[in-house]
Amino acid sequence: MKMSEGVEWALHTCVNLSWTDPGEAVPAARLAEVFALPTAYLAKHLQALARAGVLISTTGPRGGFRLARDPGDITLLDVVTAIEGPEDAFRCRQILKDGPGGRPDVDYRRTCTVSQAMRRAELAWRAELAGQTIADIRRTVEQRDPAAAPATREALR
Amino acid sequence: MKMSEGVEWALHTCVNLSWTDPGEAVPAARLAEVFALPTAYLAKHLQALARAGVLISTTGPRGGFRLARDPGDITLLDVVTAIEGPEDAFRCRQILKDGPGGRPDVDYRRTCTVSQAMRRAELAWRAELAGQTIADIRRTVEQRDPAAAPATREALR
DNA sequence: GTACGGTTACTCGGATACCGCATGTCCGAGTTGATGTGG
DNA sequence: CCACATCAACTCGGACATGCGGTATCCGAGTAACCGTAC
Repeated sequence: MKMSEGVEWALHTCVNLSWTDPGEAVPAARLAEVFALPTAYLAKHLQALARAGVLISTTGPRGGFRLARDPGDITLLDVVTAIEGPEDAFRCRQILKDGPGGRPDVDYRRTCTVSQAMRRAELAWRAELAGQTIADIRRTVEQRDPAAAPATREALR
Repeated sequence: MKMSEGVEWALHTCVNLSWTDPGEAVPAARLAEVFALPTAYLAKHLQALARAGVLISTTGPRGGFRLARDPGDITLLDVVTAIEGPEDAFRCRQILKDGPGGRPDVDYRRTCTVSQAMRRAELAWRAELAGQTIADIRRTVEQRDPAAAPATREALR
């Protein structure tokens, strides 16, 4: 079970975008340059964020990506879901259907005890992610390293 | 982010083993037969469980797998970790090292705010998994479907 | 000075290769139980 | 009847193929800014 590397890129990039002028878009190439990431591949993930409504993309000169809404309204879960997709990590294949006493007409994704236990764990994970926003991350970073915000803003100029 | 299908197999198989005579080992072929699973591939996962100390394997006639300890002492986290490995799903690549003001001598896996937030979510997930045991699953199943235990015991005879 | 049309450069977007890991399978090593024999 | 050596069958264990999704890249479509020209 490995989460896509793009999640890390996306989260850091969203924090970086929260430090820029909200009206101004930043090209993917500039955003990738900050962390020395492969431009095209980062762009692919940013496109996913745009499809999910987290970012807004603009083409042409002075175009690029910008946050679609206030950083306080973008949760970590929003970003993770945009990159990883909405499906759970644990996917019940309903093997109980082939087990002793298994019924073909029962949806074991809902009734199977194992499936429920795994789902409960994932809900706890999602709840933790939904409880923090990009603004929270930004605030913590600013408290720990006051130089981060200006330095990033400069790098994205 | 997709969890190995083997986790589902392993969890159900552990519950099934908890219904058998603790002293008796069950061959992988028999365990696979219950859910119509590919024998060799299930065996591969059971070997991982044995390496992790969840199961005990015995070779030769009358051999097979059996639980290494009381079902109440086997948490879901034990099983998941045995199959998926000990690493977190989110793995901090420390891209901050290449960012503005990044220092090569800092371990960003510990200090990066994004990494910490993701880690906090995974800890919540692990805590939920560690809070439930194979015995808990078994008890719930027995309450919901009293016929399950005898039927499985018969299938593993 | 201003409005406007053409041009240019810039950016995203999706289509296209590549690679590593999960999936799936197979045969050999080791062990246990059974069996037959001799005492 | 019992002990023991041999045999045979059974089981795990790791080594060997295969497919799919994450990784990485590229080129084309579309757009906005710029510039020159005409009024």
